Amino acid sequence: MALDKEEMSERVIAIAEDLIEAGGAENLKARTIATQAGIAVGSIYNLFRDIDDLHRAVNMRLLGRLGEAGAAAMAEMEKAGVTDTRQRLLALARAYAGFVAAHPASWPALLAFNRRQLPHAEPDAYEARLSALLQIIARVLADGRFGLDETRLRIAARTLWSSVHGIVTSGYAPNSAGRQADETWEQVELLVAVFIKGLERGGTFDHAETAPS
Amino acid sequence: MALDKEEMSERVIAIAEDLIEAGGAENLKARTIATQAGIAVGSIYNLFRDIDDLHRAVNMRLLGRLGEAGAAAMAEMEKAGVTDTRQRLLALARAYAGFVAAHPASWPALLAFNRRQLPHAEPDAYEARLSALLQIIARVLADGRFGLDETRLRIAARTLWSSVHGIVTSGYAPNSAGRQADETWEQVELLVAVFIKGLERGGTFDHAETAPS
DNA sequence: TGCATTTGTGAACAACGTTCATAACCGGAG
DNA sequence: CTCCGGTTATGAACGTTGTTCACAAATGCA
Repeated sequence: MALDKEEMSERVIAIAEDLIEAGGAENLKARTIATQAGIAVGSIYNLFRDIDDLHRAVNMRLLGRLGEAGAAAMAEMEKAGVTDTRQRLLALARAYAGFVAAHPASWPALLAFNRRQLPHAEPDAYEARLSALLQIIARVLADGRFGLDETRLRIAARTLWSSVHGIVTSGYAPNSAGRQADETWEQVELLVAVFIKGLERGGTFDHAETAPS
Repeated sequence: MALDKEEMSERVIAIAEDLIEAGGAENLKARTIATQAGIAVGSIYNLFRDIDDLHRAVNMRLLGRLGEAGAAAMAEMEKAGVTDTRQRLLALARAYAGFVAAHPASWPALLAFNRRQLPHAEPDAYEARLSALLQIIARVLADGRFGLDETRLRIAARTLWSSVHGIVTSGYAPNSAGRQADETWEQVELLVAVFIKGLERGGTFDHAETAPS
């Protein structure tokens, strides 16, 4: 046969990626995969434990590409000699926004998938790739010289990331159609601008008289 | 029979809510509902078009309660005579965070559900309830006197909401277990503080030399 | 009471993920 | 070349899912 086991796995992952991108996670059906890959249904289970395992493989590939996009954006900034914190953060945000826009179905599928897996809580290679992204942000913030110690730097990076994430995936989208992308970007610009100004002004975050319930 | 059609609908919705809360959206099975409600499987389809319709009804109830929580938080602030913008925004954020914490499974289910429905795009009564919340935020920002015109006020409100949303649902949670809630709240405090400081400083958002790809 | 309409019922259907007995295949030993 | 132990491929079969539909029961009105 022309195809190794490894090759067939990657081919199946590629097919799965297309299926998810075409119709969300619920479009990832064993029989469709088998037909498109030219194999039997049962053979899928020789390559992956179950369909969730295949979805996880697809998500790994997605996260890898997201990491590449972030690193590429930073490399481009460095090559161009851009040291301005605002522009660097906006470049990272633009990388993320572009990535989400390029994967309008598989990225939400990844988010939904991750939410389901909280109970079993394996160490997860997910987190490694994710915290790499957070460290990129933290490094940019450190270069901004806002006088943040390591702990607050980590918190600030997480805050910024989660905020951009919330804006880009845009929660609910009560929007008609086209100008959605524009307004999303306006929000990102506002967030980054306000974040930097806020960090510049107050030395750090000081008094915190309100507590969570 | 003791139960009206309306009453039975609400009872089914209540059962559905419990099922979703117990095991996510995928735990909402027709036969389980039928058994717990003491009716036949087919009868469910006399009350709701399909299971998605039932899930939508559950989500409506959820959104209603979220709106109530937000309004209650504002009313409490008003009764206490609190006019400080920071404290009012934190009260709203705390209401949202508390709501999410109180519905750890059904709220993610709502988010995932909404993402699936983008293609058919009905006018949706969702949006009405949502923009009510946004207007609460906008009103608080307006009282803060940052010199924002109506358009920028709307954008700022959406930015703030989406950011808090991103933080609270916390994207991915590479966290072990307990102090997660604490760190989430630290992030919310940082965001709100930095947001206000940023708005106070720069009159509005001015130059925007970077554009989306 | 009798009839028209609505509501309730559960067996039946298609589609799904997953399993498993069986067949095909493969690489070296004799 | 021939066999044979072990890996891989196969698709029929199983249990569960959402949904439908012919039929039974109930209900309301004249």
